[in-house]
Amino acid sequence: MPENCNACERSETASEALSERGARLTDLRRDVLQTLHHSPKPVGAYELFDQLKEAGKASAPPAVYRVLDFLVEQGLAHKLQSLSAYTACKSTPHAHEAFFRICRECGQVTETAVPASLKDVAAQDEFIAEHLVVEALGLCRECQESTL
Amino acid sequence: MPENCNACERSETASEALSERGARLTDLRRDVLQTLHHSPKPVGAYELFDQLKEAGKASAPPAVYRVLDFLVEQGLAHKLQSLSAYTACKSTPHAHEAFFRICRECGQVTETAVPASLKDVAAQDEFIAEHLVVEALGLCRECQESTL
DNA sequence: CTATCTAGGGTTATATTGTAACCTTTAGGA
DNA sequence: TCCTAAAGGTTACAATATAACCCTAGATAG
Ligand SMILES: [Zn+2]
Ligand SMILES: [Zn+2]
Ligand SMILES: [Zn+2]
Ligand SMILES: [Zn+2]
Repeated sequence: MPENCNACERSETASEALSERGARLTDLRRDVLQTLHHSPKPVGAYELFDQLKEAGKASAPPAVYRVLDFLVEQGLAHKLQSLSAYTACKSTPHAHEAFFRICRECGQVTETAVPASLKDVAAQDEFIAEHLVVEALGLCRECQESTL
Repeated sequence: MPENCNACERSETASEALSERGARLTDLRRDVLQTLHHSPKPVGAYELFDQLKEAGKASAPPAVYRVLDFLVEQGLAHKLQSLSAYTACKSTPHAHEAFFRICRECGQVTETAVPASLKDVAAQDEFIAEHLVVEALGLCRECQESTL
């Protein structure tokens, strides 16, 4: 791991937020979180499992899924439903919903806030929206150029 | 099947649209489409498969998945990513994106247009959004009352 | 009319994603 | 030190999805 690694710094920030809340960031959880932060694109649960197993850090799928559930609950990671894959949260770490734009070429994900107008529509007819899934699949600017 | 069944009418409207486009609505496709239209809530692929198999109308999962892919391509059905389940399109039949509100109690799904503001955000930084997944999970008004 | 082509679907096997259930370890507090 | 609860190990399996190949009926060309 490089010295001034942004991914590592983001992992650290996240873990500090955790301990303030009384939640524990164990070795396994830290490993998963750092892997997510270091990956340039979303990572599938089994992909993650294979890597961790290789490194002697995980035993079986349930362990990985438990960690992922934990990280998602804590707002440190997100699950991208359209990919069945996980990505580290790039914004202030707390449970939140976000709008994800996912490039089908390079896998890059950008995370932005869900527009208020969408929440408004969600709340029409007194519907209580407990969870929002908002994802756009497409091509990022860079990949449009390279696909010319 | 009742005489003046809305679900059947909607199925018919959909199939007419299909033939105008030169696509064929085979027996299997019609069966799947009608099942979706008659179900009050989204149906999983295997649930669908089991029903069709019981009725002697389907052989194996690939057949069902092929039909579902076709119906989704043609805009006659949608896949709800958060449920891994399928629902008949309730609006004018043509390929489109929609915002789905899904009740976790009764399973009811309401389909509305994706707000323009969301598309605007999707298109920022020259991102080309080819496909949108917009789903809200929560509680419909009726189910809020019955859960008091 | 016959040969060919193609879309749709049958069939088998397998890949991928996700969980249930139960047991063991370990870190912290009484 | 002993107890407890949270975390993780382990086994087995469920649920979702697809690859690859074959077969048939109906369209199309000659
Ligand atoms: Zn986030
Ligand atoms: Zn890209
Ligand atoms: Zn629709
Ligand atoms: Zn409801």
